[in-house]
Amino acid sequence: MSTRAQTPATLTTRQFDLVAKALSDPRRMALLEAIGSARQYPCQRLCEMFPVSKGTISHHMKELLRAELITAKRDGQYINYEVCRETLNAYTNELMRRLGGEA
Amino acid sequence: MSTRAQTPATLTTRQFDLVAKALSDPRRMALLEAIGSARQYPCQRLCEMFPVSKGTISHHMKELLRAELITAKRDGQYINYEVCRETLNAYTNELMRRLGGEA
DNA sequence: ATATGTGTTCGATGGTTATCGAACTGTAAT
DNA sequence: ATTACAGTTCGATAACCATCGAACACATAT
Repeated sequence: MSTRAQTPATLTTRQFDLVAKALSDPRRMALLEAIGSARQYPCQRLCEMFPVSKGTISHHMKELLRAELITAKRDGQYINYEVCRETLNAYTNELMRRLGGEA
Repeated sequence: MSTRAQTPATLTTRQFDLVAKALSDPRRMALLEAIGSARQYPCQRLCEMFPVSKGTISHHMKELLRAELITAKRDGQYINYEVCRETLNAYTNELMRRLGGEA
């Protein structure tokens, strides 16, 4: 009960909206899933497995970053993305809190 | 562990997308919260507490119904809405399942 | 320096959608 | 039947957004 330092139980209204928006596009959700399926994911790989341009991928990554659903780390010329599960948990928590979910 | 009969662990891809989309608009989310805050909620009340027209409210209700996030029951000239928490739970479950959440 | 490969930015475009207002339907009264 | 209230539907409009392609910036080589 001491390893994880800061896990916010709730999100700001702004971030809540950003997360909901980020999750609402099926393609972006698929990208997030792909990232989640591995520890790290270079952007180039994503370009290869989805029929969209580099520009579009970059745009989606920016949105996911804005929502803090992923983190990015530069590794040479690559950028590795990782799913930020704290944000995801905070989002579902907030969802339940707002809708009076007792579970 | 026997009272609840049918709580689907997952959603169809289609419904998952519909739910995510439905939750992504702040106004619609606010409407859902309002509905969740009381047992029943007539549409007219919603029109009064949000600065939007009847038509818009009706439109949002239709989207929430399509996602099966609410149910509607006619009571005379009124229509009462109720939050469908099974769908909400199924959505968060599916979200966690897709993103490899171990929690 | 030049070349190559990775990612970003930007303008344009087409599709989606939140919104209004007005016409319409439906329900319940008098 | 008509009046009044509740909700839906529809056309129009404006804002938003996913997408592309091209130009750019950045990193790593040779």
